[in-house]
Amino acid sequence: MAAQRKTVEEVVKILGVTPRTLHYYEEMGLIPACERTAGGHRLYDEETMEKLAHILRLKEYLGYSLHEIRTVIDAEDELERLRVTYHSSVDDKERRLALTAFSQEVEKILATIDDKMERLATMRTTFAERLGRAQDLLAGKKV
Amino acid sequence: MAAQRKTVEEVVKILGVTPRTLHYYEEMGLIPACERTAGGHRLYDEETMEKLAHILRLKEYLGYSLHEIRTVIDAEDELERLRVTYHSSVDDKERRLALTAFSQEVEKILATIDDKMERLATMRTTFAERLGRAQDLLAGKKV
DNA sequence: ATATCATTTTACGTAAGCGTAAGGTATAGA
DNA sequence: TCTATACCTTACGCTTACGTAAAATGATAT
Repeated sequence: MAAQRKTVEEVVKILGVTPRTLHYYEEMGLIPACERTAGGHRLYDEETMEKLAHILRLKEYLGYSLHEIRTVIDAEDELERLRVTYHSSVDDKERRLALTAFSQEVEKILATIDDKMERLATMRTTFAERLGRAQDLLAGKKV
Repeated sequence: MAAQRKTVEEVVKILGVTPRTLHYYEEMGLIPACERTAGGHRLYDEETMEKLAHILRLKEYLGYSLHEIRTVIDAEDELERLRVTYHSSVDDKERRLALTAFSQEVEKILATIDDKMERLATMRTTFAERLGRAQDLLAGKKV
């Protein structure tokens, strides 16, 4: 059961991006250079697909720039790198540093999310009220 | 008690934008050409301040482009225009059209907000879990 | 009155995030 | 094998949303 690799065509269909975007993210180092066919066509594995989805969420829902996203990804990658390497006491200091950096990044993200959710809730209330009034008027109610 | 007019300096301090942004929004027709001093310096009234805050919210928290924001504002302005004009039965058809257009815009916005809030909630959970695990590791817990 | 700082218009510049065209190669289906 | 797409790299182009510089004028404090 070899992991399913996806062609560019499949990826763009699933994620709603263009090939150019995939190339660009690869150029920027946001995703690793992926596997290729004998002829040089790209094949995306599941891990990269998840990274892409992760990037697109950070971009779309948190409004992060690709630069900010790289900062996040770097912290995540560093943590992962240390997770899979040999766990010696020598690594330990480095590991705590990575964990701390990662935690700080995630805390920033959580703060951003909380702030956004709060603002969105306020806006929702405001717009819902305005919609209600407009619909009352449409229904012919005296207001 | 004449309404307080604000200078550019005050506006940029309050809203956290630059003078260029104010000029640009005026150029784009997002805000009306405001009052001037005898010498031509701009003075912003409260109504425009609120419009600006409105624009910045749509931009920052919904990620709307200035073009999309204009669509929203146009619907709002059209509604307001009809609200303050003479309410004849001749206006009535036009008025219902404006109300419908406005309602549709607001419904779109509400859908956007609900979608965003849902996605943010999901992301929050994911990141909170990851933060928890990182902090457990930092605390020396076996995981 | 004068120095200082804020603001004006005009207009070219810029960064991010891709779009797009060109010219050539791969892959898949009949 | 042939044909129709899909994909490759390279590289210049483009849009949005302002930034920034210049040269002149207005506002304000002393």
